[in-house]
Amino acid sequence: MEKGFAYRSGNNVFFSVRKFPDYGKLSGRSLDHMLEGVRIDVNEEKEDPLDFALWKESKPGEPFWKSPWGNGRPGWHIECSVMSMEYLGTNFEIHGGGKDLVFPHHENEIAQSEAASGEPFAKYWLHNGLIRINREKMSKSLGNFFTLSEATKRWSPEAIRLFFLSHHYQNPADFSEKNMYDSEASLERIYLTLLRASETQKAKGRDAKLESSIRKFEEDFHSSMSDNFNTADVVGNLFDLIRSINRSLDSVGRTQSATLALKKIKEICGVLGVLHQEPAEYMKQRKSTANLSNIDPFEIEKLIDERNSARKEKNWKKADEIRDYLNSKGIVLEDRQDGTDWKANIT
RNA sequence: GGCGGCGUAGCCAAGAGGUAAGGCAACGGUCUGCAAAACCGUCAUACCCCGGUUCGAAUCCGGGCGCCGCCUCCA
Repeated sequence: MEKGFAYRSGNNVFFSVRKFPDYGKLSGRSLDHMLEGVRIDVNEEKEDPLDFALWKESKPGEPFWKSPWGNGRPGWHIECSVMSMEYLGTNFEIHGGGKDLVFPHHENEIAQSEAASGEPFAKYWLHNGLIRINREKMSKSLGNFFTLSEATKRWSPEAIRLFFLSHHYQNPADFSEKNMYDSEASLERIYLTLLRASETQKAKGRDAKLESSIRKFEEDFHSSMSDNFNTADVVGNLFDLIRSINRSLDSVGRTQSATLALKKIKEICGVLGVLHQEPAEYMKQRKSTANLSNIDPFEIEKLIDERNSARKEKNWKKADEIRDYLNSKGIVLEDRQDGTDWKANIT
């Protein structure tokens, strides 16, 4: 109010958008354009219909705080300006939020903050696209609404993160059973490779090809992230590196380069908040959280032993019967040189 | 109705006037007793549609269509 950006009207305080020349700079709107489409009932107390409240008088029965303008509460954009200035200062690097908040919330936040401080508010604004479910928007009225905690019961939290990372944050992200299945499968493929690479106690020598792939991954990470946080690109590059690791493991064997790859992936993907688990831990967890209907791990191990005996006798019929049976229970077997392992199907 | 944004293969996604990156999936092959995993290979005469500019357009211009967000209060 002292600077003339705001005025008192009754027991309210409003921000005068006309006094702030940059108003509309974030959402790309001009005041005159906005007025054309305005269909709000003009609030008698406002000097201009586009002005917004900084302080509102409380209605009877509402919570309130005491103020020079009477009992009331802060306008609805105030809390964000106050919190960010308290903890980040009058100007800071990045402000995020959903696309739905661009106007008016963020626009008003900028106006009131910059008017008060005289400094630029946030340097960058990241507005994420909204979530869709099976190509429909997620909304309560459509009944396809669910919370994050419900989602984490259905899918692994890490797969959900990977799902979002494989999209550009600005675009809508389309949740679906198929897409989440793919995400879970991708995660497993990655961890399977990391597991191979982590079994490098006796790692010997190095693989120049793999090391150049590692360097490329790291360089690409920086350029992708510098390009408006293109995490989808990073995920693609990660799969390239995963292939390189497998190729190296297949042809050269266990090297210190594989150990290095593991370290780099952990470091870089740690920035993105994924792949923080030990590969062996991940596999163990997949088994323990798998939805094993009508079968327990003990029985699985028993059947695997039985099948391996049959295989030794070249009793392929019996061996295949056991495998088919386990398959019907959602168990997939993997025969390796050092024995047979199992994993649960992704459901 | 107004304003802002988006539309590239089943999915994610690069490209921003010079003849469609990459990843996932799918399919074929190698390996395997057979599988699984892994590896190798294939996979858009085509970029929502219709016009126009240009030697040349996914990229520029005009007009449509579709989708998303916001435009009352609350956060």
